[in-house]
Amino acid sequence: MDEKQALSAFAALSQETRLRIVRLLVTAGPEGMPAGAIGEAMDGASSSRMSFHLSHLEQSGLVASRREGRSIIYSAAYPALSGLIEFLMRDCCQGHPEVCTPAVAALAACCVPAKDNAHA
Amino acid sequence: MDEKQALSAFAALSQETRLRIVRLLVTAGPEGMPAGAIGEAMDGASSSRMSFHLSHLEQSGLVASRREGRSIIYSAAYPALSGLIEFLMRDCCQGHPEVCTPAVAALAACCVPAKDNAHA
DNA sequence: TCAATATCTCAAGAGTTATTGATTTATTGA
DNA sequence: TCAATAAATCAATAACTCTTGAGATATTGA
Repeated sequence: MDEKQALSAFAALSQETRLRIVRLLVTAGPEGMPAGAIGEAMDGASSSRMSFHLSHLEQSGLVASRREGRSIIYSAAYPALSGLIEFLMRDCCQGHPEVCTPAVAALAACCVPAKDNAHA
Repeated sequence: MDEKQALSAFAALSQETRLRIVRLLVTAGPEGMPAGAIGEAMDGASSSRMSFHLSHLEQSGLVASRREGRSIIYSAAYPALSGLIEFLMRDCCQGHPEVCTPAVAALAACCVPAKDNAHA
């Protein structure tokens, strides 16, 4: 993740419809959802509008697509999301760990369900 | 951090000059830097251009300002940065911890300098 | 109070982004 | 092959963002 990719990812996430699409796809899991279903979830957005935003997200690397019959299935690109966080945090920590320590705590609380699998 | 604030923060971070300002201020530490010095670091950007971007960043909550004599000192709003990460991660984890586990690892490696000060 | 310094505000214009509606391409099943 | 379905593309336009340059405001020291 370099500056150019980060700028593109932030731009993608700065639009309401696209941010909602990303959140929807993240919760939908690795299997993803067909474009039509995503459009219905976005107050029935038109196909051209969905296509515009989905291709924007795909170009930014935050989502991936695959054809399945007549449908195109979109899914969250989890490593890209992690990479974006890494990019932000990498900058945050330059000499000032107090910035990201609360974020680490929040993440740890969220992702590690109170068990001692810290070696994962 | 709600959706509206996150959108504003992402929009702020999606512009090259502003992303660089945030990175500069984060590494500058809590004391911050005067607007003029930031402008010089941005290939000598004009005062009106700096003012535009700095006020954008301030409205998004990512930086704070205070007057000190003739200068206005800008500094990174560290809790807002943490909050943005939290917002992204909160969404990422809904049923899919595999998304943020790599990010947690990267953060932990970055912020905790291989000592056992985990109680900080 | 005056000049110098630091920064902000404002208006205009260029460039970019999002939406709409119409059309096109790809896939499937009859 | 034909009709139906799913999604992408295209052109036009509205809306927003960034930069520039001129001028205004706030602070300091002489």
